[in-house]
Amino acid sequence: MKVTINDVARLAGVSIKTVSRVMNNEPSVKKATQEKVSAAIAELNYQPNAAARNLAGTRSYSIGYIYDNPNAYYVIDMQRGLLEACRKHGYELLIHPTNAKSAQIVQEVIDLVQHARLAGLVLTPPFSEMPEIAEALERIGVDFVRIISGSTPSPKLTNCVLVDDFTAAFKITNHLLELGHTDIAFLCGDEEHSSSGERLAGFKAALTKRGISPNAKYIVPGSYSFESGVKGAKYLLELPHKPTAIFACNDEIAAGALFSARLSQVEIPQQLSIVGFENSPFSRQTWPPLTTAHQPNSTIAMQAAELLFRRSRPGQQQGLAAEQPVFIPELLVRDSTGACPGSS
Amino acid sequence: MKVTINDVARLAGVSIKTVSRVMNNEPSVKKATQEKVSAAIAELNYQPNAAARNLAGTRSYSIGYIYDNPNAYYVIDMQRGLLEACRKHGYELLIHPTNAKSAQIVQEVIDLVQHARLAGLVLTPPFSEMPEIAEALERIGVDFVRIISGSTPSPKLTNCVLVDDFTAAFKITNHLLELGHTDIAFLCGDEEHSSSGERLAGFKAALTKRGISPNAKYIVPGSYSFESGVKGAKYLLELPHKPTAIFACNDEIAAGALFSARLSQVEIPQQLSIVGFENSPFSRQTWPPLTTAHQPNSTIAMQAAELLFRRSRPGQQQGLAAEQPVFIPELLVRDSTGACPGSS
DNA sequence: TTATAAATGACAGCGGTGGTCAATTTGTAA
DNA sequence: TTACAAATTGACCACCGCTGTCATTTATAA
Repeated sequence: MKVTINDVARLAGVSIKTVSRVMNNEPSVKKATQEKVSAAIAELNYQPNAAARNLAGTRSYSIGYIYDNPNAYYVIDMQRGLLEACRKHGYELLIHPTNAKSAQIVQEVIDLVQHARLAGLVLTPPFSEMPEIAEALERIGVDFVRIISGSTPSPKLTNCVLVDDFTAAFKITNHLLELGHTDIAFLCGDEEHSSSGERLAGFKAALTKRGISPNAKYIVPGSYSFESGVKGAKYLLELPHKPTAIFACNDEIAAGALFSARLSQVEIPQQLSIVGFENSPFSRQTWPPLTTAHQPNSTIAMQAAELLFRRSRPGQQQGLAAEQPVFIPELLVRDSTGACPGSS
Repeated sequence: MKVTINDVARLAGVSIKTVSRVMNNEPSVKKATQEKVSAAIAELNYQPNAAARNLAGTRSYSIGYIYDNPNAYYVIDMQRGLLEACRKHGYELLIHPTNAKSAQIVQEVIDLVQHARLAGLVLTPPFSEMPEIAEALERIGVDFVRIISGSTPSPKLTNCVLVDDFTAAFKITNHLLELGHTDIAFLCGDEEHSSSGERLAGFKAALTKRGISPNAKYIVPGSYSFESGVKGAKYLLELPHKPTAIFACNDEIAAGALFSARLSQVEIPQQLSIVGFENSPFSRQTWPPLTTAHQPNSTIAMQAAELLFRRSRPGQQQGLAAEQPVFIPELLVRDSTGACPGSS
C-alpha cells in the first residue's frame, strides 16, 4: 500500500542509501546498480515522500509560485506547467497569491520562503520586475527564476526565462503590413508592465523597417482591460483619418476594441482589422475570433521550474547559472484580420 | 532564524510535549499554560514544520483540491478561499488539476491521496457530483467535502457545502417579474451539471408562484458557453412572440446573449433585459454590465476547508459529521435589466 | 601484491507526534 | 487541615522516511 525507500532497497537488494543516491542521481553509483534500483522503483511505482526529504535533507523539494495577476487564465496556465514539472521531478508546488502593492511585500516573500524552506521561487510579472524582490532573495540566498519580457539574454537578466514580446509584436505587425495595412494603430497596456513597452517597440520596429514612420496619434496609452480597449477604439474611430487596423496589446483590449467597432457599425475585418495578444480563452469568445499571438504559458512555466530544479542539483551549477531560454509567442491568424480595404 | 518547538518550549518554560499538546489543542492543558505557550508561539512567530508533522503524526496537515473546470476565475477564487483557511490552521494546500473524463480518474484520485497522505479532499463539480469518487474515498477512508448545488440539507448529501442555486434563481426571476416582465426565457447550461437544473427549477418555481406557467418554447437547452448564449438568444429573438427578458444560466451565456441581441439591434435593457449568474469578471466586461447573482466562491471554499479541518480534529467528530452549510448567491442588479417595455 | 579510487553501507538525526508512566500540582471531601 | 483522587505536566523512547557523514568494502591500477 505505502511504498517506502526500504521496500525498494529490499527488492533491489541494496541499502537504502544507494536507493537514495540513485534517486538524487548522485555520481559514483555503478551503472548496473543504478539500473537495478531504477527497475525496482518502477516496479513498485515508488515515489519518495516529499515530507521526509524536506525534513532530512539540506535541499528542499518544494518550489513556490508567487503571483498577483488579475488574469486567472494566465495564472492557471502557469500553475499547470509548474505542476507538471514538479510531478516529473518529485517536487511539490506551493502557490501563494498575494498583493504585489502591499508595503510589506518583501518581508512577506522572505517569510514564505524561510518558513516553507523552499528550494526556489518562480516569479512572474509584476514580481519578476521588482528589483527589491530579487535583491532580497539574493540576500537570503534563495534561488529564483523570473519570467519576464525581453528579447535578448544579457548578464543583467540572470536566471530569467524570456518572453520575446518584441519579436512577436514585430511578426504580428508584419502580418498586418502584408495584408496591405499601413495605417495601423496601437492600443497600449499598462505602462508599468514592460510587456506593453516591448510590444510597442516591436510594433514600431516593424513599421519603421517598411519605411513607415509610426504615427503618434495612432499610439494610444491605456491599460490591460476591456474598457481600455473600448475607449481606445472609440477614440481611433472618431479620428478624421481612421486607421484600417488596430494592434491591441492583449486580447482583452482587443475584445474591447471589437466591441467598440461593432457599436460604430464597423465591419470586422472588412473595414477594420484587429489583433490581440496572448491567445487567452477570451480571444476565442469574441466574434469574429481574434487573430492573436499564442503565448505558451504552460511550457514557459515548465521551463522555468526545470531551470530551478537543475540548479538546485548539487554539482552541476557551473555554466548553467545564466541560462536564459527565450520564447517567442507565435502568430495565430483567425478571422479578425483581413486585407486592407481598398488595397488590391 | 529557524524557530523550532524547542525554542517555544524554552521560552514558555514548559516541555516540548506540552507545546505539542497546545498546538494540537488536546484536552487537559490548563488554561494558564495554554496561554503561556500561545504567547511564546506568537512572540517567536513560530510555525510548526509541516514536513515534520506530516512525517511523524498519524494526522496529516495537507488537504487537496482536485478540479477540472474551464472557468479559471472560479478555480482561482476557490484556491484563494482554501489557501486562506489553510494558512489560518497551519495546513498546506495541494492543487491537482486533472481530467475528470479520464477513464482512470478514480485510481488517479486514490493514488494522489495515498501518496500525499492527505487529510482530506475538497471536491467541486464535476467531481463532487461523481458518485464513484465519493464511494472510492469512503472505501479508503479519506475524508472529503463536496461543494454542490442543492437547496435543502439531507442525509444523502453528507459532508457537503450547498450552493442554493434554486433560491438564487428564484430571486433573480422575481427581480425580472417585479420589473413587469412576464415573457421570460431561460438559457440552460450543460445538462449534466446539476446547477443548471437547480437554476431552471428555481426559475420555474418563481413563475409558477406568480401564476405564470413556464412556456416550453422559452426554455432553451444549451451549455455553459458564450457560443451557446449567442445561439440561444438568436433563436429567441427570431421567435414570432419574443421574450422581453432572458435568464441566462451563467454570465458567459449571458454575454453571448448580449452579443446576439446587439447584432440584432436590440437595445439592452430598453427592449430586452438579460441576467446572468455567478458574477464572474466576465459580467463586468460586457456593456452594459450584467445583472447577475453573486456566488461567494472564496467564502464557500473557506467554509469547505474549515469543515474538513474540524472533522480531522480528534475528539470532536460527533454531531458535526453531517454539517451542511448553505450559501445563497445574492442578486446583484446592474444595468442589463430594466422595466418591461410597455409596462407602466 | 599493495596503494588508491570507486562503490556501498551503517548510523545518526531532521522536527515533530504518539505512547507510557512517573512526578507534580490542583481540587475536593472528610 | 489533612488525605486522597484527579488533573496537569514532564521525561523519555520509538519512530515517520529520508539524507548527510563517515567508515567500510570492492574494484582497479601500479
